[in-house]
Amino acid sequence: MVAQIAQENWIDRFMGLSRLEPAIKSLLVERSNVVDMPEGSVIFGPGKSPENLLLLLDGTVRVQQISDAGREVVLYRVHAGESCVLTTACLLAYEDYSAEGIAETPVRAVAIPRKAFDDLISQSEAFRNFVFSAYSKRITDLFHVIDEIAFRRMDIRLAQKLLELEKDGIVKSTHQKMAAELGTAREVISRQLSEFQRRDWVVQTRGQIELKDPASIKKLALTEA
Amino acid sequence: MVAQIAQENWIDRFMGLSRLEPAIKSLLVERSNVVDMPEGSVIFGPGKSPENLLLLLDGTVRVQQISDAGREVVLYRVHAGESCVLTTACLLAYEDYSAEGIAETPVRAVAIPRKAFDDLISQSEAFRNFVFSAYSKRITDLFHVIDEIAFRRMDIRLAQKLLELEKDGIVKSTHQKMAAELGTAREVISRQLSEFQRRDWVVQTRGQIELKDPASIKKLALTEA
DNA sequence: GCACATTGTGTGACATCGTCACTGAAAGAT
DNA sequence: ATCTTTCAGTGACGATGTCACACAATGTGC
Repeated sequence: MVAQIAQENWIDRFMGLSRLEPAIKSLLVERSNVVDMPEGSVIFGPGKSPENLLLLLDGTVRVQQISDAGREVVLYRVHAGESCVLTTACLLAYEDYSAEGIAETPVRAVAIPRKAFDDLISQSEAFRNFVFSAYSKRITDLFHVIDEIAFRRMDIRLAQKLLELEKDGIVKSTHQKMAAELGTAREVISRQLSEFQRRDWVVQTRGQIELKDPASIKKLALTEA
Repeated sequence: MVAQIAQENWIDRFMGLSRLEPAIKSLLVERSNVVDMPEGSVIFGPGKSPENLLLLLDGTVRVQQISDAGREVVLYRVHAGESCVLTTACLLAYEDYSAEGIAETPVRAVAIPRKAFDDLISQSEAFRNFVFSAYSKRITDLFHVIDEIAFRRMDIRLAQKLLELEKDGIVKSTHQKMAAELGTAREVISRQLSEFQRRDWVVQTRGQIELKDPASIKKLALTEA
């Protein structure tokens, strides 16, 4: 029964869906289902186009680009309360992306099948707004990534990323993964982190970075030029 | 009368619209209108959200990001036969972008007002496919831009851009504008072009670059690593 | 025509970042 | 305990970005 209640109440977790017409709400609940996926699952990827539009209830999905040269760049993350709209184009237009989405944590999500998605788009103005707003946010994110990669200094970007990924003062990640986050080479990260460590801002151990002086890191992260 | 015929036949110019249901086609024609805009017009920009979805009949629109630091990067171009879907999010969800769209040439386009767009999305599956496919293409373009900026060598990217912008062997552009195309600094372009000129690949004059040896340029452009 | 401002280009010096070729350290596997 | 795999550190060097200029080409007003 608890599960039942949960299934009917998840809509409130999504800003923009609460405004849905009541009839549409029940249609959405009826024709979707809650799914769980373990950490590390490939949600979608080249040659693995998604069957459903996902609305994340718990966990995060990392969306990354796989370059020709075998290098990776993290494009953005989908968090709880957000939808993975990148996949909608696949749902309706059967397009194939060079990007892939990976569950960074165990993920619980609402899966809306292709047909149901199409019907919802067709029938509800509020749902259309929801989808196009989400699109808009993602595209803005991509604009931001381009800007950062092209013009921002590495040390500033690294400081920002450390704060973004930090949890209880700890960032669990290898230098290689941090490099992928920022679209650069591992050596660059190693050097920058050594410098941060020299300043006693961080303490490094294998596979993890402990933030010792978040205030200073934040100050650098907020540097304008 | 000629204008009348033109107004009814433009649909055929758009791949993906030809499959529209006949009733939808006439609805589209009735509720949209053909507009002309002079070269240099700002189609949309920060604080200037568009009123219409544009389908380009003639000309090209350059979409560029204006960075905080006052620098610009060209994100992509919309050509004849394509639609400026970036604006759809503005149409439905009233979002504001930090990007702007500028007519690079005199532009003739079909303008679909917000309400008509919403109705079309709602009523026609084929139209939905058209819109989401277009979205998909743009997002893929952005992925590509990120990849290029992050990992590709400058000389290769410049060679590609020269071939892309060339017309009758001439690229009409300043070093500054080329820098914006590639998200880099003017000096870098100046140096690379000097090198190309030293190799007798190009001849530079103020505001224009003449391609003397397109074969060699193409060879460089196709370099893998 | 000339003086002037504006815009585009060239260049050297230097800082930052990316690449290559390594080394050695840390954790897991047998 | 040894081996293997994964991570991290480093020096050298080339590529790119930044800064501070000088200078050339074009347009403008007179």
